[in-house]
Amino acid sequence: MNENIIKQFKKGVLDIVILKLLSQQEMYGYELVSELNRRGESLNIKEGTLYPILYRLEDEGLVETRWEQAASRSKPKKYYKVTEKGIEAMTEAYSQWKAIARDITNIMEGTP
Amino acid sequence: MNENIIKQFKKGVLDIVILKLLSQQEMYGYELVSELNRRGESLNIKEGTLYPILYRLEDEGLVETRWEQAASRSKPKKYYKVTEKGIEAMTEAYSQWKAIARDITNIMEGTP
DNA sequence: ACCATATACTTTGTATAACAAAGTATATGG
DNA sequence: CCATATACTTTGTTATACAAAGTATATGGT
Repeated sequence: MNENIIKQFKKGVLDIVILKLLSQQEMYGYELVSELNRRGESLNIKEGTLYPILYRLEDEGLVETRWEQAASRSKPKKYYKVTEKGIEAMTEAYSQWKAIARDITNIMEGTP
Repeated sequence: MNENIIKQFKKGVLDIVILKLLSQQEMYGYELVSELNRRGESLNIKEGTLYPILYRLEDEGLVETRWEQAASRSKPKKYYKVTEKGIEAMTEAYSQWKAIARDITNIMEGTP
């Protein structure tokens, strides 16, 4: 139980925070990485972590993509936004997470 | 992202709640299962989940075991208690979890 | 006494996720 | 011109929760 415990703690929760950020603003992958790193130091992720998550969310129909070319002859970027289904999945999953977080807090903090 | 998301949310956190419960009271495995199921519905686990965790925690020196025979000719039970090292690991890991939980809450609840 | 159920522990195999590490390609600033 | 940043992708590794099954003893009800 070293620092790789952090890797375990992140499992599953990255999905919901990514969906949340994408529900507030359409973003492309690389942008999401920096946004996540800015928003919470403990949720830092690398590209090799984010992109597979995005592909999975897309396969599940929770996000939609769109290639956009900023300027002509510039390299297009792949923009992600959340679908209706994605909002529902995120809401449901977050509710589950809150229940677990509450139980953990109860056990760790008090009521022995 | 179905109900198996719950399985992901549990990753890592079971360690810390198990260590916490064992720090409050020495227990044997089967007892821990029912205690956990009683304490937080969302943290329900089966024996096949708990025992491997206990073996791992023991390998890491975070818990110690002791076989105790309740009555003569009764089947002995394997009691677990936390070591000093276990307390430290739990405290550290819980602190990490709180940091992540805080970041998640910030992203999910507010400050857009 | 019998037997279904509960207790208690163990093992095997599976699915999934985060990550490291590397690669590809374009854009940009000094 | 070229090192660095941007942007996306892929492969292989490791760790964990879980289902499912098995073993063995204990116990309560009829």
